[in-house]
Amino acid sequence: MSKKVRLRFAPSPTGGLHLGGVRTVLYNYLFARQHGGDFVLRIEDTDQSRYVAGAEEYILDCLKWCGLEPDESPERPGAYGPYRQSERKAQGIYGQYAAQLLQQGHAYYAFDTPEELEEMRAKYKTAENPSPQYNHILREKMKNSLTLSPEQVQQLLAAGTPYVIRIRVNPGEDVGFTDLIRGEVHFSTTGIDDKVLLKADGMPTYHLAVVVDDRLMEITHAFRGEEWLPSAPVHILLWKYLFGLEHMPQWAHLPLILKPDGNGKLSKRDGDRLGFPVFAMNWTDPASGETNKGFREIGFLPQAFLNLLAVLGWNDGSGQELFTLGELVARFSLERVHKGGAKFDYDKARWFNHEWIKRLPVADYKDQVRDFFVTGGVRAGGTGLPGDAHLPGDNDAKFTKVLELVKDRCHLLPDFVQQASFFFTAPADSGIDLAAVQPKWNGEKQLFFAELLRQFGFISSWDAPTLEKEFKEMAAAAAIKPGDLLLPLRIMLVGGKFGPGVFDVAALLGKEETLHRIKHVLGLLPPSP
RNA sequence: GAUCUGUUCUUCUAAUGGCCAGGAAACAAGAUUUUCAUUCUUAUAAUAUGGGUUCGAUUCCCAUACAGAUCACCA
Repeated sequence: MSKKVRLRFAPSPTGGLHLGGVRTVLYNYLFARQHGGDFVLRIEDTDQSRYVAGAEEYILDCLKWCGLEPDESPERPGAYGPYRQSERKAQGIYGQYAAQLLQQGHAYYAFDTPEELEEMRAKYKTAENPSPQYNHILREKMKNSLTLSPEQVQQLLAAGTPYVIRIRVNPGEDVGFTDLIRGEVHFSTTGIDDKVLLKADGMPTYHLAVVVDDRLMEITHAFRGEEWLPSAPVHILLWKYLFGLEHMPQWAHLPLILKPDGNGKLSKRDGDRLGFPVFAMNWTDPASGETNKGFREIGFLPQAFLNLLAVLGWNDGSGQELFTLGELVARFSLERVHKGGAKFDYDKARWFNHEWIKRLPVADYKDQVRDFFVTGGVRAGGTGLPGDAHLPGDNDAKFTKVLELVKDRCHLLPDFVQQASFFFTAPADSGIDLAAVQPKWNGEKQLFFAELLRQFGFISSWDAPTLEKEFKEMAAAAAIKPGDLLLPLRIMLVGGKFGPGVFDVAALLGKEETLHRIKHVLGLLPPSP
């Protein structure tokens, strides 16, 4: 019988959820879904000094936006609760395991104060060893239950002296495990220090908590970032002492997402510096008030966001780059996840979004686009008449048609505002590129447009082909090349040298508005001599 | 400094011993669009270095170089 596959994402609620975090969630989610398993969210809030209000809700919202909702979470408890480590601690879950370790001799009390620890590090710091560890050698010189007599220890304990519990690592042993991505990885215990397991406030550190909770929650596979690889041996040791290696989840250490320029891990600072988001959604630090932009707010589609993250360090070998979540669930495999880190490429990220804007029906994202119109200050909608105060989305059919017409030219959602706002509000006089027509403007053209106004007034079936046909016939009659007239017409209707075909624009604008705009710009152009 | 992990075009990557090392992004050129964007076509561009093993190495082994992660009572 094989155990049910269970994976967890275990963030600490200390700030925004960045790219690497979302990718870790994604891979967890994909693997869980692929194997018909469970995906659980566990909040690792054991450090009360770093607790940030709102961070947990934020993480939940991010997962919701991405469509990666957990089967079990603090909000949706399953059979393995509670799902916040602070609450688990309150239930006394971790203390008993620390006690077990103590009893087995795999852990000990340490009474050193933070000052004493600092002193020790300063004292033993050398050029070859810039960060001395509390290990099998140095612990002999410290104040702990290994160096103190049992009576002294009892006395300190009885006196309520603050203490931590440290793991006792014996040197000279080999600790190894099979990483699902990297294969066999080995460490010598000689290089491992006596990590703190239980802090002075009674809270477990990550090392103890992750092992205990993965066991209690029956986690079968644990994926996390590569930065955790160096602490893996401590976790292996804990598994061995506490529960037995045969119950340990299978580990996979995911490659890092690197900054595009230079080297190193991508950080939120890089986003500010290089002008792209690193968080899934806007994150405002409650303490500093500082806001970091999110992919959602900058106009990414969740489908594109997930897609680009999925292929940052993984591919299915077929050359396919565009994947739906469903396809990812079907095709994902850890064997094809890279070992090396990948530099984040924002241009490519934008390309992914462009592809998704094109391939998805407008109905899937028009509400989000509508929000960008509102924040962009484009409020006239409905009929497209100036002064009409409806929001763009109020006339749904027209709005959808407009978006359909311009979606190929949009990389980010706000591009729609730039590309299509003239459909809903006439360009301001200052926004009309008269300079583009003035040099070649003359009396002939003036007359042509005056006539156009008259003729167009008679058209009963106001659609693009009819308008184009009529326009060309008139141009021929006036003996002017259509090309010389198209640009002025575009400027009159659009305001600038951009946008879809002019007749499509005119058709969507409607007769009244089209004629109104032509008349208006005609009045701005210098009268013919 | 120590321990661990990596290294194919500028970037993301394919090819695990055998065709001119393929694709995508970016960039450039051309075509299309009587606008802009899109789209299409074309071009440029890589196996870190040195040794092995082999008939043959991007691929396997060793060394070197370079890069990254970690070294808290943070996760």
